[in-house]
Amino acid sequence: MFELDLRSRKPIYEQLVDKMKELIINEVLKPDEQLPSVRQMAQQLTINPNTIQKAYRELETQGFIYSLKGKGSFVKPMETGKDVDKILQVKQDLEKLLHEALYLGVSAEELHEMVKSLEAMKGGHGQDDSNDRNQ
Amino acid sequence: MFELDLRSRKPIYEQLVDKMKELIINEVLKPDEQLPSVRQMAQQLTINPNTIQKAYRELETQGFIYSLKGKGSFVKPMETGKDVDKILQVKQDLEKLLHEALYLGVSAEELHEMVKSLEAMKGGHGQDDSNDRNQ
Amino acid sequence: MFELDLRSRKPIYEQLVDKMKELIINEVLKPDEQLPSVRQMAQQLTINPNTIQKAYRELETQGFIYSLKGKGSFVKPMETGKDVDKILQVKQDLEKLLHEALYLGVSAEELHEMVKSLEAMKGGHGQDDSNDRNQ
Amino acid sequence: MFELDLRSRKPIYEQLVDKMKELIINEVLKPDEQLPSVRQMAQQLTINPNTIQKAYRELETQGFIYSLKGKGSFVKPMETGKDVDKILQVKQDLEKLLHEALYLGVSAEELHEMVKSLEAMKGGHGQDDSNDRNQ
DNA sequence: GTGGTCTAGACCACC
DNA sequence: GTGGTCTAGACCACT
Repeated sequence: MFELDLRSRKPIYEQLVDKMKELIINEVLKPDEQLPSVRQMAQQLTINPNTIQKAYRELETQGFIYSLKGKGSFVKPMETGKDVDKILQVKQDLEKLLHEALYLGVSAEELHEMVKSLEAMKGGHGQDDSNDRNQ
Repeated sequence: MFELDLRSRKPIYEQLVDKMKELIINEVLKPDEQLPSVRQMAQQLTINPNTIQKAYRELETQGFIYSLKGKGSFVKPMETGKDVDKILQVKQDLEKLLHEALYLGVSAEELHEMVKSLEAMKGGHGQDDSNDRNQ
Repeated sequence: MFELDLRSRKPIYEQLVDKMKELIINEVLKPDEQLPSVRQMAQQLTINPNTIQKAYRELETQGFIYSLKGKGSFVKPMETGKDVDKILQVKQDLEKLLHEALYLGVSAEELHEMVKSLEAMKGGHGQDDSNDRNQ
Repeated sequence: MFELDLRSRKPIYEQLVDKMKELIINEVLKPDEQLPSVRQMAQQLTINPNTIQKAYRELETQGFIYSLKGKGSFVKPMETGKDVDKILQVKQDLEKLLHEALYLGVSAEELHEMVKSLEAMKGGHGQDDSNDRNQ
């Protein structure tokens, strides 16, 4: 399901959170779909169940999944445009990064292209890019 | 000059690096402009000189400043488009964030607007947005 | 384990970095092998732990080792041929040195021999040559 | 005549030494040819004469030039194969670098090619490669 | 004055 | 136990 880098400086649970977010964002995991149980996941990835737990908890507080006692964890359907705080955060982060990109010499055209192509494939599958920068 | 959060989980020197990078990217600090000396900065922020040094050194290895023994530290002028690795990294990070923004309901138009306005004010001053998310 | 020259103009931590790099390149230290802990090394060399840390950190940013909080530091396995920048650097340095060697009267045959014998013993142990020239 | 990087961590006089060595090795500067006087050079590069002096002194101790009181400095003709110490040093440095190159995944064939092409153009002009690695 | 190295010792988070 | 951050203070080389 995933490829985790056990040697990365980024904690494993954070890597897990990122990967799961990607799957949810790219709608590989559909709204209200049930996630693998903590134990299943732990076994499959040969990783400590506590680590999985931590990742799930983080995903819940970030609003990407919800958990029902005794039933399991599920993908939380997005209420488009309602999550003001998160949107604000993402926008701030984006501004910072876009600024840096421009500073580094990336052209505005290129950035527009990125937006376009990403929008086009919205709902499709994302590619696996292992980002290790914010470790 | 800065506001540092001494209680944050993000190390002080990292906060410093981020702030300085912003100032450089937004060209508040101009190319070849001299930075406050390690000791000045330490005094002003009531922080140990070693911590400032660590930040300056990190900025140097990241290619944002250069230091001359006995003279001081200075903003390194960008060689536009030459820094292949950094550009690649930023692009990967951008893709991820743009994807997330679209998922959250930010419209493509809005993203295009962001690029435009940032490009317009390229060379101008940026606003101070204190991002402490990845702490 | 090492011989460090505390009087050399080359900083101790840099000497350490160089020695460690040699051990890693010569595969005396195998991939994913655990390095002596910061404190162990400090005690053994009667050197301040901070100095060891600085060396380890430098090795990490140079991509030769990776460190896991609470676990230790380890030799980073090379992803052969992936490190474009470093390869370019080494090639430039090599060209310079080869040029100088030819100028000094070293025959091309001799240089070919060096390459051959080094390639033959690839994976074997290298000899310790303490180069202190650029100090 | 040269391009010096005043921002580099490598001292200016060292950069000068390197550039001069290149010119001598590539026989752009012929044996027994007179070098520009310290004052000329200082004026041309708008650099302190003391810095030039230091570079010339270094070149002399390294055996690349000789100075005659009241006359000037000149390129020292190489006595091919006689400079045992320097040859040994270069060989050791080469071994280290070749080892590193192989470790990074550069093929032995490629290294042989480098030797061949350099030997072919022996006596020709070298290309300007700004190496900042051993600062 | 400047950046840079080093030591000594404290503290934290993670495992 | 581990790596990592931070402080306090000393010393060096270079301008």
